[in-house]
Amino acid sequence: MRYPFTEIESKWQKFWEDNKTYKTDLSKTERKLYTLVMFIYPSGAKLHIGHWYNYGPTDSWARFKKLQGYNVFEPIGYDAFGLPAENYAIKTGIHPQDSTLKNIDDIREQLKKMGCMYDWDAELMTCAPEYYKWNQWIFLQMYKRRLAYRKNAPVNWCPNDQTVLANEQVVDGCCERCGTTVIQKNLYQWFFKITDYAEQLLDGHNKIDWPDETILKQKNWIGKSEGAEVTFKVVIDENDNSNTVISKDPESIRDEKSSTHIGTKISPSGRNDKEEDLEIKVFTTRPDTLFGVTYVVLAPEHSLVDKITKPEFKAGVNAYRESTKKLTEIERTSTVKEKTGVPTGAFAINPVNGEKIPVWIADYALITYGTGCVMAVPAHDERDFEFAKKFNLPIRKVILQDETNENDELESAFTEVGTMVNSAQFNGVRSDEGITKVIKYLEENNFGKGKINYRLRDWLISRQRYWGTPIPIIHCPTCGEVPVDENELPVLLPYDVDFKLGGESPLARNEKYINVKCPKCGADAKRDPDTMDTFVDSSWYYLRYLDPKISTAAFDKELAKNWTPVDMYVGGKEHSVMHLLYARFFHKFLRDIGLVNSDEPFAKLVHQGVITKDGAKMSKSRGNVVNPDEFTSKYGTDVFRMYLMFMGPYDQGGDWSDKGISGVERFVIRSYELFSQYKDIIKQTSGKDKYDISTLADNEKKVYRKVNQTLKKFNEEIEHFRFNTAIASLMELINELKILEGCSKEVQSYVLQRFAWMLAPVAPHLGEECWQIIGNEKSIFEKPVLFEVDKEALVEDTVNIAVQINGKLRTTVPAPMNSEQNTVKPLVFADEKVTKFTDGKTIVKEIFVKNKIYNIVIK
RNA sequence: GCCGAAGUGGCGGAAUUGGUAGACGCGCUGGACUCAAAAUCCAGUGAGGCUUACACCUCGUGCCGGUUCGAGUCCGGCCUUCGGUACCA
Repeated sequence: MRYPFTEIESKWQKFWEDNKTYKTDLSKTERKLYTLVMFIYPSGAKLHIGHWYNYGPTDSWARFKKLQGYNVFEPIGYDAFGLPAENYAIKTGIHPQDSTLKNIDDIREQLKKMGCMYDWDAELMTCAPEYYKWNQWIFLQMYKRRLAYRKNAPVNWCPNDQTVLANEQVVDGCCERCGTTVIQKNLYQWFFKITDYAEQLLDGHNKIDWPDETILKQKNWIGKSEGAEVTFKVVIDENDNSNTVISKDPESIRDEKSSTHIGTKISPSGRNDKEEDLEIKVFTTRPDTLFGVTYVVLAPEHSLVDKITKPEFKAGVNAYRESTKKLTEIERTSTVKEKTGVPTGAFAINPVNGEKIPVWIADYALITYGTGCVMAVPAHDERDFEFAKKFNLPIRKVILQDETNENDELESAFTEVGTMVNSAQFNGVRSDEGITKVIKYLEENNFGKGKINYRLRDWLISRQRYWGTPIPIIHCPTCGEVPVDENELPVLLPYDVDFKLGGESPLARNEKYINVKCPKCGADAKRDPDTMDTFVDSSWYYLRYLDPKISTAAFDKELAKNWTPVDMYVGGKEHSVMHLLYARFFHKFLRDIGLVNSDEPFAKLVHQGVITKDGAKMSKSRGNVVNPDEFTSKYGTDVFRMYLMFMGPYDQGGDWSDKGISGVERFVIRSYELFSQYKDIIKQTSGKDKYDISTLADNEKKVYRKVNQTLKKFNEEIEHFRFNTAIASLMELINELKILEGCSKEVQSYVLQRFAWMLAPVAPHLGEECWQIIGNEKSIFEKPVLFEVDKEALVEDTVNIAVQINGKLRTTVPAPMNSEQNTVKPLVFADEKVTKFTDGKTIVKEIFVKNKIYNIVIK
């Protein structure tokens, strides 16, 4: 073996650890650079290729920045709470804490072998009480500001296992464990009011350097739409109004108090048993079509449904509501699925024209969007059109396409801009202008108002699970919700717990945990039995890294001020919306309570792609996980890391194949052999920073130019996470260095130093070794040197101009660099290919692009 | 369904602003070295046509159409694959 990677890699790993090469001095803020990868979920499986693909190249980028003289902070930690550890416990009886800590130990060992610049003093894990204490503290800060609140929300419930299921555990509507049909069950749960920050989350997009696609996804997720809220009064047939109203159940009262979405309005007098008090509020982005409303649709879950449904419609309504419980939101909103719905027998009054229109319930109205009620305008909305066609509801045109006749029958909904008709005083108005005019009219007459609606919903954080952060709230029969005193934190997660299925929350079965005295009145009370969503843990961990041991605060405020926002955040596209939106929300909240002074947590964001195996995501259950050890033991860490970078564009990922790893291995061996040939070359030369290229011999000129061109390209490519082309440029360079032998020692030293410098980020162990072989004293990362590109050496003397005839390449002609058209033209027309093609033809046009192209258009 | 991406030789991919399609690497073919093999080194390698040869021509970036002197790149319409879809993280 000519490249003893085992010795070299362990030698440098030991050196880095012994010398604390990667300990970051956070008190020095000059040229600070905080590089972060999304932390590790320590499930049963060890690190797989996907982890290496995330961490290796990002570390190379961080090393590159270190070589450029930045004070780089690169921490790592563990996102240690979560569902899989708990499921594993249910299956095997092994306690989540035991399995998680064991996994972390294993993973730490693997991580150290990757040779990353991690500052191990900054390591953290979210399942430690010192960490989750501060989840609880932040929760209480939100609670104080009414940003944490409770309301009813559905969960997936398996009636057989008597347990709550995650979406992932529901397969085709059935429990993945027992196959029982899963139903939706309402539970009273905690929410964070992220919707209060919707506008700020949109504004913030202008302040961050993130991929366009990610920002676009977040924008669409937040889903801002401008329109109007319109109030329709409910009319129930006069003859049977005594039967139409049922008594209010306590749950729906809570709903109305806490929900931001439910449209029902209780009259101030408290009388809610008269139909004239009942109102349906709808949100619409098309108030210009208000005169075309021919029916109203409520979401089946809407609390108003029970109150307005006429007795003879009850059976149908109830049956329909049952059937929709089984559908997922994706199924419900599918535009290809046939529309379904049933009438309630009630009617509503369109405020703008006094028309009495029927009220239906249908699953395409969602309780979570807008007010849960839709005003249906079949002529100008596709879903409404389809629904109206199916149930024979009237379709009335109120927007006319300029060239069509009012009486033409519609074949599909007309959703574009046109002229308003059948709309009383608005007739003749262009529909896009009509929107604001109608809103003004609604407001003047108290029929409604202009409104901005967001698709974004509040963040449900309650989880009916054990392995998470306990929610620091005590429920007292007399005092209600009582927050745990901040001095009493953390509310410790008890070790003793029964994981068996059944019941809503495992913690509820731990008597010692659940039963407490009310902090306010001292009476018997109960702790909240739920834990928090693990996205809470990952929403602020980047702040904790700066001083993970601090016990007096969630994080060091001064360090946070100096070191956030994170300069470079790297993680998968799968986190484009949820994690990255939640963290942004947390950061803005922490800013509002004076703990951080920036608006955004992550200044720059890069995604790594997904590495699949045979087209599928790697997972233990599929059994297609590729183990990196297999390759690191055969080729070494550097080769493996470099191969992952060389495979393709970083943000694209790809299907795993080890074909081609030998190419990278060859490159590494050739590099090592090349340096071995020039042992201690630096000690033998004067070592200038720059040479006058015109004074060099031909061979020297060639390698001198090439190494400068490579340095320029390499810098640009690594900067932008284009590792594949950066490495290709190094391969091109080594191919040219065959002629290095004939050069002077000065030029050899000049070239090899720069080559070793470029190797160091992408193959850190090899880079260090080569740097040392040629006669440097220290580790290149201990004492980074910055090599400037010699710009004068970059420019070639001549360039090949492509000659096209009618856009087709016919030949190329060499011309001096930067020649103008009048210089190139005679060269082009002297070419016999050109004369052959232009002979006897008329030249219509000539297009010249400097240093690139000469195109002749002939007829 | 909705939202967001991707599609280029036998394979991974390159072409950074509309300007010579296939950099770099794998594989393959031939040669050198060797008793032989491996390793290494050298040369060739998109498809088709044509030629004794040098050369030359046509086609070619998922599909259909468009804009342009010129399109992998821009526009319109599809197809396929992948990620997310609010309790996997």
